[in-house]
Amino acid sequence: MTTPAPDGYDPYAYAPFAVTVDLAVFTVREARLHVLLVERGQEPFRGRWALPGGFLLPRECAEDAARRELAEETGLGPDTVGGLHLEQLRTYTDPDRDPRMRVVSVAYAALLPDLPEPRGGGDAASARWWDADGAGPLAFDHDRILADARDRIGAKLEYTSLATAFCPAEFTLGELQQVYETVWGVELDRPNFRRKVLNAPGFVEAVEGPPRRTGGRGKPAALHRAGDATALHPPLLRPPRTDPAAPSSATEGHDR
Amino acid sequence: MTTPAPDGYDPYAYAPFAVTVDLAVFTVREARLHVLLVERGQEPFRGRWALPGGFLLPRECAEDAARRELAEETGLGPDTVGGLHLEQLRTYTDPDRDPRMRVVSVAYAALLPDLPEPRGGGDAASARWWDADGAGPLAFDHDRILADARDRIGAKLEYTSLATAFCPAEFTLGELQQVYETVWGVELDRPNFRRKVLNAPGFVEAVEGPPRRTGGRGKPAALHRAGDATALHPPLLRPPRTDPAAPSSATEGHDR
DNA sequence: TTCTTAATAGTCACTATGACTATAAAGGTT
DNA sequence: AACCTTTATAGTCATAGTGACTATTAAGAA
Repeated sequence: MTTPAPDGYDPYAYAPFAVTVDLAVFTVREARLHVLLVERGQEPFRGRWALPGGFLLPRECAEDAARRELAEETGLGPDTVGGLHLEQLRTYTDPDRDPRMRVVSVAYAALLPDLPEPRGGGDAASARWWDADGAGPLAFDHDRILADARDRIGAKLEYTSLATAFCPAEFTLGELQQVYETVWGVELDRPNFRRKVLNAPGFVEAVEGPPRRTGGRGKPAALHRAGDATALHPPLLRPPRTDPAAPSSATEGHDR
Repeated sequence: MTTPAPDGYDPYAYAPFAVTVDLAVFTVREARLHVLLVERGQEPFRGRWALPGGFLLPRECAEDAARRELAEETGLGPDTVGGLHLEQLRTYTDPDRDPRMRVVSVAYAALLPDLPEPRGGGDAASARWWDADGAGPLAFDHDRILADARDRIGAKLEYTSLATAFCPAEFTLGELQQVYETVWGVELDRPNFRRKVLNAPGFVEAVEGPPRRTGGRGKPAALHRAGDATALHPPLLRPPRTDPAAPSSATEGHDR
């Protein structure tokens, strides 16, 4: 039996499921990883916070649905959302993940620079950024989705230029380093970080006419923008866990 | 709006979808990557080959469905299939991917050692191994799924011990190297490969009492079995593409 | 025996890296 | 104005990992 339904059968005979997308939208503010959450206004899990998301429209693919929901929750224009990097994480299919009905959910991760006031103007009662560590128990299996999303993002910083998605169009290497340190939860040596970033071709490119960023306390930093590379050669490897007994949060052991 | 359905609504009002799993089951035989395909006996795509797969049962998660289908197609016992490494790849949601109805499909990859006669005894009219390169145009979007699966497997060989899943319980380093060369489509230097494998703690462990494999023409090789590590430190990096103008098969924009 | 094949051991130059030290350029303090 | 603090940037050095090799060993085949 292959993917499609046998012919001539009523589709409803084949266990119809509801299909949704869930989004783990991240940003880095004040050296902390933040995630966009919405408060549930109804049962089940009334009053609990959850990842934004929603149903696929009848003729919509999951990525389009994710962009649509993201625009609704963040109030970002469709142009902004359209160019955004959306990464499909995995799909959650536990039959009991929603107590009311059978729902399978395709999870996506999105990365945003720190926006002035990015909270929602959509249909969510309330939406706000939460410190990703302080995000209490979420509705449904969203704790698990969030953990998976953090694992994936952390891993992809190693061998892709994804980190620049957390930064504004022009940024300093210090800001980029801050992204790495925040997502990985480690401190990095500044000269070494700098050397590695500049040695990875296409990761960042210097902004010309030596303008420099104001505001800070120390020596002004040169500005950079994202280069055209997506893969990093050589990769920026995460320092190995010094912690002796730390069961890594197992991105992908089993479906839940 | 969050993942679950609004309350008190008829679930059928929310665009019911059929949900399936599709499996890219790989093995290495005669230094070629092979994939398990089934022939379609009905329209659409009658006579075309397709990835094995099928519908989720009403109270079954996708991974269970994948194992069930895998057992049906390969004739492997549930015990064998139960211990197998199944990797969720991604989910395909294009509204037009099945011309008859709306079907979203969760794709999995599975790796098997070369089995004596692994072709199906299940409900598929005919199932057989195909050279992964020669697999003609497949039904539905299965060419794309297959390509994505190959990309993912190739990438995971770099930083996980996944390659041992292609090998029998005891294997030589030459056989393991053959797996890497076949999946990556490159030739590797034998002494260097050996050094890297043995330097990655927990990748393989030597089988004791120096038995050696018979049959071959050269010096007998020591036997090894898979170690307990899943992640490789340091990783076994793929040699960089020397090909100047080769648009890498680009799984998913940023992926990998 | 000799040839061929494959496994295994070892060498060597080069690259990337972690851990540093040093200098430069800004604001703040006294 | 003379310092201190802070941050950016430049450079050093020992070491691990790697690619490209050469050499040796142990089997079957000619």
